[in-house]
Amino acid sequence: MYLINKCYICFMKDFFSQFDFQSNLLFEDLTESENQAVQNVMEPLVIKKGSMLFYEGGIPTGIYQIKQGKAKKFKRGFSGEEQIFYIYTQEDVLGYHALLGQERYQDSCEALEDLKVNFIAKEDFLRLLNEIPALQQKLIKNIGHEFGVLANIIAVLAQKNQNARLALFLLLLENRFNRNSPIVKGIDLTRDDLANLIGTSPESLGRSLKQFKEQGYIETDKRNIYIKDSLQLEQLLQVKTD
Amino acid sequence: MYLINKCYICFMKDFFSQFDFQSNLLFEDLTESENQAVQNVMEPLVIKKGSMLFYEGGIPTGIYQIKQGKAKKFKRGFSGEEQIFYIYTQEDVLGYHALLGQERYQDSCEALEDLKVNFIAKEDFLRLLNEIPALQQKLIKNIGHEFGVLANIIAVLAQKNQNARLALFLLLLENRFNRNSPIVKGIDLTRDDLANLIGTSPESLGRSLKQFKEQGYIETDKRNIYIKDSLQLEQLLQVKTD
DNA sequence: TTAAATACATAACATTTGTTATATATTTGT
DNA sequence: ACAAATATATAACAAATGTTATGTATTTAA
Repeated sequence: MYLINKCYICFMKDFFSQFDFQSNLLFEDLTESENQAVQNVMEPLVIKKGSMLFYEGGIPTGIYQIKQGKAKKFKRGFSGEEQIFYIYTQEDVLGYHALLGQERYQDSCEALEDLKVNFIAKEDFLRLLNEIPALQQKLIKNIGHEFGVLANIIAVLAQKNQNARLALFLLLLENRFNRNSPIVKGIDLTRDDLANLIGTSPESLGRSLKQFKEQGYIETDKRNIYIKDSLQLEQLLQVKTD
Repeated sequence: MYLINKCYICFMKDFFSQFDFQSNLLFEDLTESENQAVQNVMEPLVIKKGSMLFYEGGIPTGIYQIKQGKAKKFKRGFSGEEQIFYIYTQEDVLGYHALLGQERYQDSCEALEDLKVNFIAKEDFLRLLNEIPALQQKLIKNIGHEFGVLANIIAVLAQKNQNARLALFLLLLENRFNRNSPIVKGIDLTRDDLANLIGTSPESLGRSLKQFKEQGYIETDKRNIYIKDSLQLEQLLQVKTD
């Protein structure tokens, strides 16, 4: 890799952030009273696996912060096939784009497992934005950052071959899923969802996973994927073409 | 296609807008006096082919509206290769993301030919946003729309094969380049840029172009590409996989 | 708990795309 | 206008990915 010396970890952290919406940091840096104001309008909800948090074309009612579980954000192409472009997890905040722009949702979001979320109703959230200018500023900043993330994903899909894409997303997802937890959880997505995310078919994904297992890069248990040699996976990212 | 009857044109217009930033409409719907305020702070500039309007990581100084010529917006992947994700043309406004979020540029923009632009300095533009709330609202709305465009591009790159991607981008670009002009101009990009945009190599792009010519879908003159049978190209979009 | 449904693994073959190489055309700078 | 540099076209072969098919494992619902 580029920097194998002292700041390798910093480098990877910075690297991951290029592909991470970082919407889990949205409510950080608030004062005690601001934070209290946010907490006050949060309504805990449970959302069943397979339910939609929101639909493309739907009218926004509020925003969500995930407290437990995972959700996929996707859009349907013009031929109707679903394309996942982000997997949200614990602490991530979502649904604010449409709200800020006072428009309809541009995409859909579905619970991948039973979800615990905190919901903030539209009016409450808009009021918070008025009361806490720093929050509004941070939100707009983050949308800019997310824009860059999507552009980076475009570059990866257009330029990298399947093994490189898989290696990248495995590293990203493990990093994201284990953000706040010391115990390594593994990557637990259906093969269909993972294939959809990296832009290939489940059969072809299976072929790549098999190669990775044979090389000792990963291990699997049921559908769970555990990274065993992240350095080798990172090497794969250097592969040039598609 | 889906709707071959009376609203086919409306359908295609709507279809194209899913892939178009529509930043040419940003200064529409202003009152006479608002428009005058905008015109007053615009400074006409000429930018040479190959020059950068801005750089990834650079500090924003203002925004641009292109009055003549084309520019490419791109980002470098982590291995350094350029990935074009948008081609701007006449009337398009660009450079406002970083400004609004008070952050650095997330991407780079380069003139593809000699450009005539109108420049609005940062302070002037921020003042305009304050004076014209409708403009600020429209801007935020448009960023939301652009977000959806990038997601759609991701879906295309991940799901469509090369011929379908080429067909789509040819249709999009012709539509965009001939937006305000009755005379058909053809698509005039280097093979490298076009290949980069659709996510393939120039050699492979050449193969697809040859096929399209043999089928009578397009004609070429020098590097210029003219669409001859847009219906057949639209058929290609229906092709499922990559 | 069991049967049905769904998800997963794998292989063989077809197709698409990448790569390398060479020749021709076009543009640029003097 | 000319030479040099750059861009384009094309072909043959290699590699990657899509597709179809079949069997096994796992999950779900009764």
